[in-house]
Amino acid sequence: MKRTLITSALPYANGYLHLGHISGAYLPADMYARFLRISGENVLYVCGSDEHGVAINISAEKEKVSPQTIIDKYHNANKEAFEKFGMSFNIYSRTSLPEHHETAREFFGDALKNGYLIEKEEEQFYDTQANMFLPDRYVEGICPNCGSDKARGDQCDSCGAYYNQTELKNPISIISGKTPVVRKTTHWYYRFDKFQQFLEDYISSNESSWKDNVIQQTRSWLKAGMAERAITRDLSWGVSIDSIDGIDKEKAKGKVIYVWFDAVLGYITATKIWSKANNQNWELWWRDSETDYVAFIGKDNIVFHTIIFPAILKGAGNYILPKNVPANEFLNLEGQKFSKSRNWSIDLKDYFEDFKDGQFVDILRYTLAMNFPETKDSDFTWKDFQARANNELAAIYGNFVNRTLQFLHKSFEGKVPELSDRYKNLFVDWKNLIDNYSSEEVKSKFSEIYGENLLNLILSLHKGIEATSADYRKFKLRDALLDTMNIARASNKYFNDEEPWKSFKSDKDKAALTLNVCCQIVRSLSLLFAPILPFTSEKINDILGYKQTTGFPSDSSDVNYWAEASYPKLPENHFIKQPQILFNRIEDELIQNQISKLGDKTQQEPTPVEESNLISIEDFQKISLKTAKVISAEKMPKSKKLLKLQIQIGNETRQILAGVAEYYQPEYLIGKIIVVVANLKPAKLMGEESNGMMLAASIDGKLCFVSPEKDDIQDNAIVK
RNA sequence: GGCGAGGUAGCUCAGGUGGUUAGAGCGUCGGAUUCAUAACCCGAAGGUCAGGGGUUCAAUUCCCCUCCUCGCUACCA
Repeated sequence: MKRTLITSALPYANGYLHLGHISGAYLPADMYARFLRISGENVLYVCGSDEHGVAINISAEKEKVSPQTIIDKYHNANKEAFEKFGMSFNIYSRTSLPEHHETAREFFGDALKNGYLIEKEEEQFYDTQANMFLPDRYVEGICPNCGSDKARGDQCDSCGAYYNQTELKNPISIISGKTPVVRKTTHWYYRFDKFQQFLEDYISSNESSWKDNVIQQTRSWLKAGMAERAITRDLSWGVSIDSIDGIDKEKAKGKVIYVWFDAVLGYITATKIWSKANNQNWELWWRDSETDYVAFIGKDNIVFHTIIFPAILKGAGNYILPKNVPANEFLNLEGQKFSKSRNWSIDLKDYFEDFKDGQFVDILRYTLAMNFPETKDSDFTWKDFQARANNELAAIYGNFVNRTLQFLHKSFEGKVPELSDRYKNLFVDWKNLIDNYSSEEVKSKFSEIYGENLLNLILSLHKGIEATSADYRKFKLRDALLDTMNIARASNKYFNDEEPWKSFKSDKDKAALTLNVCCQIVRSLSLLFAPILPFTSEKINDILGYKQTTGFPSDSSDVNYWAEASYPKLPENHFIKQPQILFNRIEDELIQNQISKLGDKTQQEPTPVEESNLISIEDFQKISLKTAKVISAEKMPKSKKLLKLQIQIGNETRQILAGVAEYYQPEYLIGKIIVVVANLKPAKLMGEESNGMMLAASIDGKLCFVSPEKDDIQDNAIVK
């Protein structure tokens, strides 16, 4: 039997999930998983928290707690948010579990055995205060190539040069602010270069079914050529490689597996844990050719799932590879990127706090899905959220359900109307019509009895279902939703065209038919909307008194209920409860509140500044400001204003001229920490060279130099 | 800097191996209706498909350049 394994990128347990994450890798996967389950397929949907990596160390240090505290906090918060959001994971696991450490170590050991790991000794910066080796991102210094002082460990942002970390001049640990020392360390490199041909073949074989952006991005990497990459780090937090067979004990000390090797394996661990709990063999999901593996991710994660992970799996041997990697692009918020630091974000947990009523979960799911960044970055706006909720969910779907059930209770005592003799064969004729809808004869015969309106409705329903099914399988989830909503539109049209409020007086049998049909359609819509509106579907099913799946793992089966949505199911005289409003209209005020929360202070109207006076951050970064210690100071001969200063920046001494003689005695300045523009073009003033500029604040004839507020900061600190 | 993606109606987005009238939803305007959450249904208006150049009988679609946005490169979907 065919199985589908579905994964969503493991969220990093160092922050809260926001709407961007949800729209990228989680909601699409959930819709897909629910759709397949409703269609009677065997689905395993796994996810979990990614809980290793240096960023978690750093957060822990910053908050002065253990890494475990950090990951517990975010793992629990994100897990809870997912639950409230209706994610239908079979399991939501985490990579800090012992089972995962085992899995990761096993992969590491196998890679070693299979000759895909290579040991290399190298020199790396070590922060003696923080007691740790410094990954590239955590060292800054002066670029050996262009002299920019914003260069990172292994690459310079301003000139783009690559170099060895140890070539960096004046390196500073961004953790402690101290100068790191160089120490020798051993790391293990994965031989990705051995998989070049294999990966090229793999990508080519999927060319036709994968999204274009995924293929292109992957190709671009392959074109550059695969290289060995280190898969270990010197860190205290992560999966230790201690006492793995074939590894020197001493060398393995303090080494952990690099997160991007470890994180993707979390999918496998989660599967193992789930399988154990459910008495299944996990290998069915990862080693059986009857299993299709689909990995949902955001665009930043593409190569990890199209190159790195496949290479790891191949290196371990006997694993299936992703059959598809339907990566989404990114979601923007009101025209700008999500940014936690600028408070330009909507965290899932905050949304739940502000929108407590259950219907808002589905409203969010719907509005996000209608605007998935499937082919390019898309934009979430609160106005759009309101418009879709009011004009589509409430006005079309909600209204159809409501008008049907209201009418049913007003005119038919809340029971699915009995069909008169003329319409007695409805269920049989309905099915016959679907089975033979290309036959003009069948159609005209059906139309003769039941009317053209019903003919059109059933065809819209059936063709709509086929369209949605195809959409889901092609990962065109926005289209799937649109096609679903179009069925609701057709339903409203049917109700309108039939005018049961009139026929109830003139032709009661016809009105009974119309309402009977509308009840059937409500039941179908409840099923078809379940992947995106699971809570609403549950509510409707309850009102209908008709139990049916919403694609949650617990009500999986091998029946293709999706296809069965084409047919009527509710028997005559079946009692239906009083309707309730499914989606309340969202008022402007609610939306305004949300908009004004964005960006906090920056929300205030920015003071208009002449645009030509504004500089970009890049402009500012061109200026290198540093603290310096004044070693000596003397008056410039024949000058009223200038002092000649010798200053020290780190181990460098240089001379600068400062126009502060009218305000400071030279002796006073000696030993003081000042701020200088370190990369000012040297200039000659009165025959003396000045290599920089001392910063001073002045107003109304007063002047004083700028200095760090505490003596903690001595010379050679970056000012920004 | 290098590589990749994108710039299409007022808004959010589809589409396009070059060929008569470029699509959807929403918004706007008009009509019809009252069972229903001032909802539904019908109809209309709206686009030199970022800008410039080139190839061609023909370009929004192919090529080049420019501008803008984004991702990767560098473990945040």
